[in-house]
Amino acid sequence: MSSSDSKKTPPRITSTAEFARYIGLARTTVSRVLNRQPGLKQSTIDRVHHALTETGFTPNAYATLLKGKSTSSIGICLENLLTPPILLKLATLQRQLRSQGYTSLIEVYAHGESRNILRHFLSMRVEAVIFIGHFDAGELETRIRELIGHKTPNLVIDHHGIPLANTVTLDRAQAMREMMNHLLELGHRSFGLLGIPLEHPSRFERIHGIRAALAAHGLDLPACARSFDAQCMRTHDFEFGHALARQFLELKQPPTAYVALNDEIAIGAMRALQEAGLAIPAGASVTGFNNQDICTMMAPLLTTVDQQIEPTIKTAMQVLMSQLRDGMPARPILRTIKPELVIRQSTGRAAR
Amino acid sequence: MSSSDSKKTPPRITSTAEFARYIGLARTTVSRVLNRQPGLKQSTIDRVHHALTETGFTPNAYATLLKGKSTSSIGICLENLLTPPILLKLATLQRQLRSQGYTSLIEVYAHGESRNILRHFLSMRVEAVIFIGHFDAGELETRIRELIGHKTPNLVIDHHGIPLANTVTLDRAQAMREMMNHLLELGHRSFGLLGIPLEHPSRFERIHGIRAALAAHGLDLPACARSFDAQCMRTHDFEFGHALARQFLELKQPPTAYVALNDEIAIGAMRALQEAGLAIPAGASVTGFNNQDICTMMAPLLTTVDQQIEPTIKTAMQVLMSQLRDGMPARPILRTIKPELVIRQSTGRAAR
DNA sequence: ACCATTTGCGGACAGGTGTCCGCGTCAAGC
DNA sequence: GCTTGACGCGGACACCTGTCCGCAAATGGT
Repeated sequence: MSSSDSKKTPPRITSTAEFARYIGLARTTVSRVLNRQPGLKQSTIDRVHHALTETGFTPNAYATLLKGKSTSSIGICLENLLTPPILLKLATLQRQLRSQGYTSLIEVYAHGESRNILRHFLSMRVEAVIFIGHFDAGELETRIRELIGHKTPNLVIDHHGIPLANTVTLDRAQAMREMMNHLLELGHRSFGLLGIPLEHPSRFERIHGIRAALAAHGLDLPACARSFDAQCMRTHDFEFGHALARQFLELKQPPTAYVALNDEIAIGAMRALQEAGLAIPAGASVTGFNNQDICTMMAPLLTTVDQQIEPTIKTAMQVLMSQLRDGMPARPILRTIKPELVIRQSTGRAAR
Repeated sequence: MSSSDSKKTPPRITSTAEFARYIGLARTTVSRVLNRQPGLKQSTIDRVHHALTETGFTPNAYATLLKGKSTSSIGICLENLLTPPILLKLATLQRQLRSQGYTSLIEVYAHGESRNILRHFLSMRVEAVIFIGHFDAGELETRIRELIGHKTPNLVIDHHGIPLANTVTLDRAQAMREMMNHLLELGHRSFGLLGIPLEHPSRFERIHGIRAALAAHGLDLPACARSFDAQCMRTHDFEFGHALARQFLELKQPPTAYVALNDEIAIGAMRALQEAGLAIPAGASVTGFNNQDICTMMAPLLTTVDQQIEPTIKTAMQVLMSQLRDGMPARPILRTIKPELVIRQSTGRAAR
C-alpha cells in the first residue's frame, strides 16, 4: 500500500528529528507514538508505524537508556571451560530472560580478566550479574563484594561457597552419596576415582559425599578408594579418563568400580577397560556425571547423575526476579538442587 | 552522615560530576584523566586512579557512546539449533573479536524473530552483523537487504547462496566428493544416505558432490544410493540415525556403506548396525560429518569430515575487518573453505 | 619580589531521546 | 458564527560525557 518506485530506497535515518522531518510531523509527536502515549489520532499512529517499517528507523538505544529508562540487561559471565552442561544452562537462561524482556550481555571469563568484565557490565549499567560455572574463589568473592557495593543484584550458578553471593548449585555431595550407595548395594568395595582427587578444595563436596556413603556402610575412604589424578595431565577429558584407567589396571587388584568426575572421563575409562578385555558391567562398573547426550550413545549405556538443568535455571530465575523486584536480600539466598541418579547399563553386581 | 565510615563503604557514584565532587576536582579534569589527555600533573592522575579503584566508579557507557564514539560492538545472530560446531565457531569468533577490541552482542534466532533481533542490533548501533548457521533463506535475505540499507556490514557464516550477503562457507560439495571417492576406492557401490534426502534444497550441495563423485566413476545416483529420511522423525539425532539404519537393515540387500549428515547420526547408525551383529568396518562402513570430539570416543573411531573451524573464523575475521576498514564492498565477498577428510577406523574395504 | 609556566577550574556546547506545557489549528456540534 | 474539544506543534529541560577555551591559581626559577 506504499508509494511508487521513487521511494524504493528510503533515506537512512538516524534520529527521531530526521525521521519526523521525513514524514512531516513534529519530533515530539513521533516520540509520543513510539512510547505509546495517549491522545493521538489513530491515523497519525498508523502513519508513523508505516513509515517506521518503510525506513527501518530505530531510535538510538544509547540516548533512550541514557535518559534513564531501565536498561533491561543482565550480564552473564561464563566459566572459561565451555562444557555442554554450561552451554545448556546458558541457552536455557538466555531464553527465559528474553521471555521476561531482558537482554543478556555475555562474556567468557579469561584468567585475571574478571575485573575488566565486571567493569564492562557496570558501565553498561546492567541490572544484575550472573556467574555460571567455577571460578577462582578469591577473585569471585571480590567481584561479588563490588557488585554489592554497586547495589547490583548478583547470582552464582554452580560455584558454591562464596560468602556473600546468592547461589544456586547442585547438591554434589548428595549426588555422590546416592551414586556410592548404588554401587555399594551392588557389592562393590573397592573404588577407583577418576578426576576426583582425595584432597583438593575444588572437589571437597564430592569427596564429602563419597566419604559419608562409605561411613554409613562402616567403610573408610582411604582404605577402599584411590585416585591417580596427580600422575596424569588433564588436557582432553576423554584421553584423561583413558590414561587414568590404564593406571588402575596396572595394580595387582584393580578396583571393581570406577567413579568419574564427568561423562567424558567415564567414557575414556570404559574404553580403556574394554580394550583390556574387561566386559562392562560384568568385569567392572563405571559411572559418569552430567548425563550428557553421549551417555546414551555408548555401549553399554552410561550410568550417571543428571544435573537437573531445567529446575536449576528455573530456580535461578526465581532468585534473580525476586532481587529485581524487591531489591537485594538482607542475607544471601542459597538454593540447592537435588540431583537425579540415572541408572543405566554401565553398573552391575561386583565380580567378587 | 558518613565521614568516619566513608572509607570503609565508599558511596555509590553514578556520574563523573559526582565522582569529581567526591575527590574535590573539576568534572572536566576527571574526564581528561579518564581519556588520557596531556597537561596534567602525575600526582593528580594518580589521585583520580586511586579513587577510581576505591569507589569502583565506571563512566556511563551510554553517555560515552551517545557522544559519537564508535560503539565497537558486533551483533551475532546464531542459528536456533545449538550444535557443538556452531558453538565452537561462536566461541572462536568472540575471542578474536575481543582481541580486536570489539564487544559482541549475541542473540539466538527464534522462529520469525529475526526482524526484532535485527532491530535490537541496529538500535544498539552495532558496526556489523554476523549470522552463524542455517536460516530461512527468504527471511535472511530480507535482513541482509535491510542491513545494506543501513550501510551496516554483514557476514553470513555457513548459510550459502544468499544473493547480496558476504559469505564464508565450507565447501560441502567438495567434502562429499572426497568422502565418496574414499568409499568408492574401497570398493563400495551401494550407499545408504542418513539424514541427506535425495531431493531437498537445503541438502543440495551435498547431493551435488555425491552425484559428481559417482558420475566420475560412471555410476548413477538413484541407482546406487537411497535415503529413508521421509520415514523417520528427526528429533534427537542419535536416535534418528539409529532408526534410519534399522530401516536399511530390513532391505534384502542393505548397502555396504552409510554416509551420514553429521557425527551423531553416524554414531546412532553404527550402534544399530553393531546391534544387528555387523562388525564395523568389516561388515559395513559408516561416515560422519563435523569431526566432533565424540568421533574419537567411539569404537571404532569414526571417519568423518573436519569443518576447519579455525581457518573458517580466520577468513571470517578478514572479511569482516576489510569491511570495517574500507567500507562495504561493491560486490558481495564469497569465500569457500576447503574441508579435510579425516579417515579413521569406521571405513574399510567393501565386503562384496 | 617578580615573571613565566604549568595546572586546574568552570562555563559552554553537542549528541539523541523522553516528557512536560502552553499555544495554535481544525473540525464538529449548537 | 460561536463554542468546545481534540489534536498536533515546538520550545524547554534533563540525562551524562567529551572537548574546547578563557581564566585564575599555584608553582618554580631567578
